[in-house]
Amino acid sequence: MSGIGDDYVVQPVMRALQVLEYVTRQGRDVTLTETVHNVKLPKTTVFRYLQSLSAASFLEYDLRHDRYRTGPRFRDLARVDRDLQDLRDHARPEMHRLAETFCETVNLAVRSQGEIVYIDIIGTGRPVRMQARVGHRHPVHSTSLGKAMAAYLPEDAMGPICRAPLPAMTINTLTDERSLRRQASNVRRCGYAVEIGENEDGLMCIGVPILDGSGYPVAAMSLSAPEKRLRCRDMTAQAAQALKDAALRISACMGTMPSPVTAAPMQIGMQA
Amino acid sequence: MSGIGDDYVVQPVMRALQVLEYVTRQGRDVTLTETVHNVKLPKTTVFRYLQSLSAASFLEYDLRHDRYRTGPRFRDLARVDRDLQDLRDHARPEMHRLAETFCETVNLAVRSQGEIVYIDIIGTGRPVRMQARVGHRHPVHSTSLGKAMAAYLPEDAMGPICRAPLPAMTINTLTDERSLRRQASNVRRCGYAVEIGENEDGLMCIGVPILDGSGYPVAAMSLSAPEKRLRCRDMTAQAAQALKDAALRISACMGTMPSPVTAAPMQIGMQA
DNA sequence: ACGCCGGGTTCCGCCTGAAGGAACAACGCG
DNA sequence: CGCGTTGTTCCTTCAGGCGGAACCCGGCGT
Repeated sequence: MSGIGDDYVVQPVMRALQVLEYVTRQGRDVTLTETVHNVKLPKTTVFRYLQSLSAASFLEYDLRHDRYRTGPRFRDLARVDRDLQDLRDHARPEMHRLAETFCETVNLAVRSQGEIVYIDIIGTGRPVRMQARVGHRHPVHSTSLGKAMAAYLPEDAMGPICRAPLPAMTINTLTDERSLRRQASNVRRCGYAVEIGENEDGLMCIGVPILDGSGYPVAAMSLSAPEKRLRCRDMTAQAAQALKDAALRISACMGTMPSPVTAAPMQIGMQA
Repeated sequence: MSGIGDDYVVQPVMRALQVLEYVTRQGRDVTLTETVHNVKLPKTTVFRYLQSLSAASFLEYDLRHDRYRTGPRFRDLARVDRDLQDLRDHARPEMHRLAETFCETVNLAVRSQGEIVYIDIIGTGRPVRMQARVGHRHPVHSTSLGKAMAAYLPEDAMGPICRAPLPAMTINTLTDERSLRRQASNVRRCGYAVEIGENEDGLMCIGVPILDGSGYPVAAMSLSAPEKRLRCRDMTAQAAQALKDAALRISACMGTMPSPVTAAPMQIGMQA
């Protein structure tokens, strides 16, 4: 099919999605032939798609009854997406309020592969910003965001972070496990983390964790500003408190299910 | 790649899913090149997958910033799946209890394309059953399940059902809009629907709706048995009450979000 | 202003590997 | 004990997926 001009669309993908959609919408185990009848595609083709989708765990194959159903990877992905979306949606207004109150940049980040990734940033109008951008990564140990999360991580996740290389981003970066751990216990006591020029010279951050129902740090939020502006005791305490309050409100409206630590990345094939 | 013996796996499908997964797990808008760096595939290929996934609305393309993010169709599907799963999980124990109490078959069904579809059935041990099977369909108007749901449907969904052909499954089947509507208002008054030999001779059903937070009938549950066993007044009332109670409990623990009526089926391609 | 650069899109020829008809096998049912 | 239904495998064909490379475009630095 397809004469000229159709987009850059790959048919197998489209059709497989169609099959995925059909199966999932049924909400019950379906058979090959039933699927064939409903998505108008030849049997062999549907068979292959069902197999492929199952191999990727987007579907699950019930060998016992020869049926297919929605698979764990799909569910997992759906959940991750929902959680992340929830997070951003609930964090946004709080971040705006903070940014406005303090007139400084507010960051939202999650952990991923031993680093933190910015997933949202509310900047101030001001020009002077050697600021991160959404999607950028930074080490855990050199940012208040990372430290805020790390402090609430179980030991088995904390250990690898401390023992990894630990690059020095600036002269102030703490690179030894000892100081890091001391800081962590400090964070647990105060409920927030501070970082002064450890990630970038002249820049200071105050970060707080966002915990899920089970106390796991799913994300962190921080206020960042030039060191000079934030340095004074009073300012720091004030900002920290505001951040903590906001984080608490965000935590409160997020799914309270204990988020199972995200599974391993998908395998693409399985040749012998 | 792939010599012999690999399974019936279609590569484009696997790889596109990989791309989908990557994008979704980021929880933020991603660019083509970023994706290319992370899933190890050639640029052109990833581009095509992103396009395809976007065409299917599993992703969404932000033209303004040239970024991709999770799409509405994926979200919709995820939600449907979750709701359905919730439904079954919560309904199961109640159904078992009912089946045990009354020693009769208990059915769970949803509406789909103007018919009802059985999504779960708890049979009794007894042999004599001209019972439906999971996945089977029946008309709305000839089953207590259908009637229970129809009674709580808004008029614009009710109308089409009443005016459609309305096949007579047995001599008892009501096939005129008038009676159907009268029954519906009855159901609304009592909270349950009864059907006696209207779908299958000698078989009687009592059905109750399962409503979501906004009062929309997302499913229905019924007790079905040979007419003679269920006929007596007392029995019917008793069963109806038990069903209503159970349905209420199920409704209570399900997502209370007003489920947006499921969108139109996915288009597969878009040739000129 | 200009040219470089990085990122997105398009082109094109190769050839894989997806497609799908048909044969085959495995049940389950009568 | 066969028939029908459903799942699996085989095989041939050739569409169309692939991916390198060229191209385009907008932003940035000089």
